[in-house]
Amino acid sequence: MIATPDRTPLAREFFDRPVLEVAPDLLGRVLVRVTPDGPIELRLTEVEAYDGANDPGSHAYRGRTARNDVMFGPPGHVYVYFTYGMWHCMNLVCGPEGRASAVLLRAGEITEGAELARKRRLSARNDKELAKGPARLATALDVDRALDGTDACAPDDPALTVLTGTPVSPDQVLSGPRTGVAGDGGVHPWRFWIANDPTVSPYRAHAPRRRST
DNA sequence: CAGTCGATTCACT
DNA sequence: GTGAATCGACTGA
Repeated sequence: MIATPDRTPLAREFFDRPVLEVAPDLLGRVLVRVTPDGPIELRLTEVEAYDGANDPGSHAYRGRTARNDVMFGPPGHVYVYFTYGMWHCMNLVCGPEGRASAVLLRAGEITEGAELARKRRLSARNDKELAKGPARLATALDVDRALDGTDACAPDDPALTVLTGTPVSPDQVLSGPRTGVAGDGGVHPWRFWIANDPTVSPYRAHAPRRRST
């Protein structure tokens, strides 16, 4: 029998812990995204931790800028960035305010509103691919820079909320190097995923771009 | 102010 | 497996 997911929103205290503690604890939690067309829900299956100014792989490594401003703010808020000229990726800010750490939401299983997600992910060949990868996840949930800074712990702001869900037991959590992270940032096993879950994205090492001209 | 590159995805060979 | 797509942020001069 399958346990019923707990629909209680996660409190801010949940996110106000070291990012390496929060990241694996997010697996199995449920993200609720309320769009104009209706709600979409996603069960998190893969995440990555980024630890602020100490972490060469983090956007916060070189200090506070207009783009990463939200990372330096209070935990429990959403940091969304735009990359490769086409895609958005979303994070949840962790740790004490000013630490600038965050968890990248890399993949999940759509558990509600799949018909809405399919409309936004026309290239997906099956439902397991709807949110398999960080940019796919953001696309499926209709997340872009407009949601940057959204408080995911505020019940009065339903745009994006994280519910308690059904956390997975620690022996179901695997870890390894982060995907696509360059240089020193790639050495840490700060990617976490649920063992044998079909919605987890494949690992890829960082690929430096070839020179043009 | 020009050059470089990205926490990626997709189409194609 | 390989290369293109596509643009804003950041860097260094």
